[in-house]
Amino acid sequence: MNWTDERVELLRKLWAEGLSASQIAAQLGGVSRNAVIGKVHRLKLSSRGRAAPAQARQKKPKAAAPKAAKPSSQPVRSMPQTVGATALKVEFDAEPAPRPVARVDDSVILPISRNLKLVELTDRTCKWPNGDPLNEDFNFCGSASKDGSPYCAYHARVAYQPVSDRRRAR
DNA sequence: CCCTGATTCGC
DNA sequence: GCGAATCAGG
Repeated sequence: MNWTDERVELLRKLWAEGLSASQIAAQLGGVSRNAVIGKVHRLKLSSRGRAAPAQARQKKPKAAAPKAAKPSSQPVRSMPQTVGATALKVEFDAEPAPRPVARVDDSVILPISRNLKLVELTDRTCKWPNGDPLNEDFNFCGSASKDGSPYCAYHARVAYQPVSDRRRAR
């Protein structure tokens, strides 16, 4: 794939929005995350406000000439690498008498959806669908799934609800 | 192991 | 200019 003006523009946009190189590569299609990163550097984009961790690549003489270093690191303020905006509030149950028979461990909490596009899913991202497949904003949870499960811990629980644990919706 | 971005260098 | 290979770090 060529770096057409449109694709470069989209790259700039997504990069500015804080998407990772791999996610951008997935959306652009036809390119690897390395290609995206390489292009980002060539375009002299980077920083992105501040998402990059404390990294100081120092290089390793792979076969020849080593070179300069890469110093500078201005004290930048925090950076919102957030993708979701859902805020969950923990409700404290001040009730002195909790359900004596209630079971169903609610140890698994609702993850913040990454709202990934179908093409961004990998073997280990939650494939719980969000929204209407016919709608534009249709997406998938995308949270990390464990051990080959198609869903994250939360959605796996929802998907495989034990019959005995069914509770009535309030 | 998964992921992230950074850098080098042959093409 | 491009991006795979490689690296360091989380």
